[in-house]
Amino acid sequence: MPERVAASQSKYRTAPEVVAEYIRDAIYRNELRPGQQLQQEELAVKFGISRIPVRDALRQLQGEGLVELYPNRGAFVSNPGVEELREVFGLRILLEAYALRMAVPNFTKAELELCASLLAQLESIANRADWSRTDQEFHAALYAPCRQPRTLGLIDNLRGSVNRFYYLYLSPESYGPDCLREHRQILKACQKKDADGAVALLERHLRNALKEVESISVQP
Amino acid sequence: MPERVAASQSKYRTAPEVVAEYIRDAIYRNELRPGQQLQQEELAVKFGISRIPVRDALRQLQGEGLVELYPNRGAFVSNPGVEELREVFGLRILLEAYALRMAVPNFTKAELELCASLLAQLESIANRADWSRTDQEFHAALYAPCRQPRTLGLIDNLRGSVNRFYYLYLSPESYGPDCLREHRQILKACQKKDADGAVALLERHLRNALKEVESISVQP
DNA sequence: GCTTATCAGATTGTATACATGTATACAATA
DNA sequence: TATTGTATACATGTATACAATCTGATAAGC
Repeated sequence: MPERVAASQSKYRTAPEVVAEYIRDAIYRNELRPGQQLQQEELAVKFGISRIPVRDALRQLQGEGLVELYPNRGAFVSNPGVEELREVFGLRILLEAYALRMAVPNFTKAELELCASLLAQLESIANRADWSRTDQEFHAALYAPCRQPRTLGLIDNLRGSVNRFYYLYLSPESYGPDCLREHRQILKACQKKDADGAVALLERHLRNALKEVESISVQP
Repeated sequence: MPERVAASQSKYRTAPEVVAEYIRDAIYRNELRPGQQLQQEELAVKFGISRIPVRDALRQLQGEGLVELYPNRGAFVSNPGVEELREVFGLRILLEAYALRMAVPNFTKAELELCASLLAQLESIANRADWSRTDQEFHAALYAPCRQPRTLGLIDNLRGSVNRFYYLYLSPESYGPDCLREHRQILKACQKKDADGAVALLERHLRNALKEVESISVQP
């Protein structure tokens, strides 16, 4: 069997990877809206390739929960209902709290500085797309020190499949201030190695986010 | 967008589904061993189809974590190391406890009876493959009343990617009695609607399983 | 008027064929 | 002898071509 490293080492990227990344990013940015159909031929000509690698990419994204495939009917950007959003937020609270609790004792100085720098970036961001990406990176940096790749992957998945709803309707003005304050508090607790405090703050942070998403999801 | 039901409604199964299910099952049964290569052509002729739907199936299984794909080199049955096994067991304890706690208050009479019947089946099973499947079904039946499809899917994934190691080396004689006793205790707690008790027993049950897997994983 | 059949058009699913990348064995060299 | 280079065989990646299925609009029936 090949070394596990091989997958990450490969410098040149395969066509399905490129396509998958494009679609994933477009979904995160809400350029592709929930429920929208993804046509194989359209994507194929866009990238100047045939439909086969496009199909591979769509399968991949199905595994990540971003796309739903219906045999003979096509691929659609996943469009979870309020019930599913609640469920995913429940899982996120569970898993992100779990990861953060394990992360807190492991933070290196460099990792704390990375979080601080991402937080500083967030303070000065106006447009929605950049906010979304940086917010994602900040949270990823918070959990990374738990050193559990599979756990981090799961969290990334869950965040990816619901966060776009958070960014879709809310303007930075409306959620920015509260969100930033919560981020600052969480980071401060991490710096003090206060795992219980950090986890409690994170849970409140996520519950607030869920409330926002629920309020916009009922009347779209 | 098609109704969500459509996916489960489709009575006739597509070729990739059939192939994926075969491979999945073979991995669960340890007919396909960790690290073993899966060749497209071989699978294609086995099912009398071309390599395209086989590739689809492999992509799907990659998403489920059962198979790892290396570009231009092939597909291999995933072969997690002890570190990863520990990590997955940690996630299992977290998620299965979460699901069981939500499930306990929801159990219907029929659901309790299903658990009891699966447990009875387990008592009288000798061969390893049947034990594995029924054990899986018993646990699934325990968590099902939480009524959270995505959570149940995640648990199924995690169980699938590590349980084969549990069944691989241990004989029913060695782990059967303890395991059965623990199952009986958990079910009894569910019948008494004792969520805390059931969760505590389940966590001990899983920690025992992890210990077994660790002890066999270090000297394979 | 409403429901059910029917039939193009479009889209996906799959087979075949070819291109590209990888692994093994063997020869050449230090 | 060990190491590097090369040739060959083999497996995977992708394009093209064709078959199967779905969608939507129109027409027939009640």
